[in-house]
Amino acid sequence: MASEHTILGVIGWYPCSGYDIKAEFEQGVAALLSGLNFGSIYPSLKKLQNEGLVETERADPDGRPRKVHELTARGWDELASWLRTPTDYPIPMRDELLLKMLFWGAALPEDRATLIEHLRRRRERTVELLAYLAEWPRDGVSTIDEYGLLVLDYLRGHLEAEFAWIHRAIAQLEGPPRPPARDPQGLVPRQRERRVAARLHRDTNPA
Amino acid sequence: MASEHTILGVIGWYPCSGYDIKAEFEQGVAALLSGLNFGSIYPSLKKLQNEGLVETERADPDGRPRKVHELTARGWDELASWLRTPTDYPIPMRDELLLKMLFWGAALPEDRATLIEHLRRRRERTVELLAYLAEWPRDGVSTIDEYGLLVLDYLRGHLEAEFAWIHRAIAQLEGPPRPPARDPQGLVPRQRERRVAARLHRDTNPA
DNA sequence: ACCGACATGTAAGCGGTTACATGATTGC
DNA sequence: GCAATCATGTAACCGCTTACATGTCGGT
Repeated sequence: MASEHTILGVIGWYPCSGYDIKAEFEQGVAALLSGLNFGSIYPSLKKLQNEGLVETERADPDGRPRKVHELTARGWDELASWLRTPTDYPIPMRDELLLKMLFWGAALPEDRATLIEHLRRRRERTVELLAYLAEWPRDGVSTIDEYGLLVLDYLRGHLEAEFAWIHRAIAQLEGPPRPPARDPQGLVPRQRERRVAARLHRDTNPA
Repeated sequence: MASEHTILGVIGWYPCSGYDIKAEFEQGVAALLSGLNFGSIYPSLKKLQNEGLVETERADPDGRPRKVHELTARGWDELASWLRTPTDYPIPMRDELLLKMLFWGAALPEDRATLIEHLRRRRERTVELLAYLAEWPRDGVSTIDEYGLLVLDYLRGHLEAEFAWIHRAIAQLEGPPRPPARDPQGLVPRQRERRVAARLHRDTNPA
């Protein structure tokens, strides 16, 4: 379960509450890499507490009721141990738009414009995120260590590659459809025939 | 549920069995974007059948027992409708290595080498995938339409950006540690103190 | 007085993964 | 004959998401 280690990681930054942790995954760079919601955070915190990895202190002297969590020695060890563990390569990507594109041959010719719209919407968000990445380090409160800087560098490179690709893709899709690059089995023309046949079958055998 | 639409998408390529679908997500480009296993595939196929989106035919004249699935008219419609639906932007990325890097400040100084190893392992896989992408279209049986070509283009760009970044990151990490780029709250030195304090606390209050 | 932000928690449900169970066929 | 591959399925489990439930504090 990576979510518990993620929580340890955030507490490693500074002693904090469940609400603070949630905030890190809504604002902050962490939100670009992971997501956690209350339904995961509070039960996890309780579990980490029971396992002796974090210690919890009520901290509401004259403010709202609030619990602040800090790592124990075992918590620091567990966090370091997780960091040392090799990770799986992030494949499959689970990028739904790319998956749809892979299947776009099944779409009708007039839906070519829809794909261009999908890409434009995506580009908008990409541009927003690039702007966010450029602004974020200037907010005056964020901490960015050497490693965080490398992560920001990754994100920037990724988003710029994405932006450049969307540009290329839209340019191509705005032109006329191209024949398949390779189709040794004749699947592409057959796909059209199959779709037509299915329609015909429905129209002649109405439900 | 995207997995059922994914299955419709594969059947859209060619009428196929559950086993064939699984193969597409083990070999083939689809494996880079999505993963499906038998535990999802067979129940989904049955459900799609009950909903009238696919039709199933036993096809074992003189070979192994085998069921071949084909889209119905409603199946083609449902697939097209899914393709038209806007997708969520693929954030958070859920890239565990990047997440660990974000927390790497909590690691011990001697674990700097471990991070370099993580990155090297990742680069190896990236290089393998780039080689696979270069070779895959030459296998003589794969179909690549215009849209698939764009997906391959995306993947190549993504992997090349990744490769370049790993190079930069390793180069930097092989040098001496750098001070944080920004730390207005003094979190970085405090983190060290907190870890030391936790250790001290354990050593003076043994379990 | 009220709204929005702060703050903590529970419970149901869902989608996917893992493990298990079975069997036929082809090639060596 | 045996192993690897082809082939289809079921059931338990698990982690995360969603929705719900509750209450406080600060500003207007």
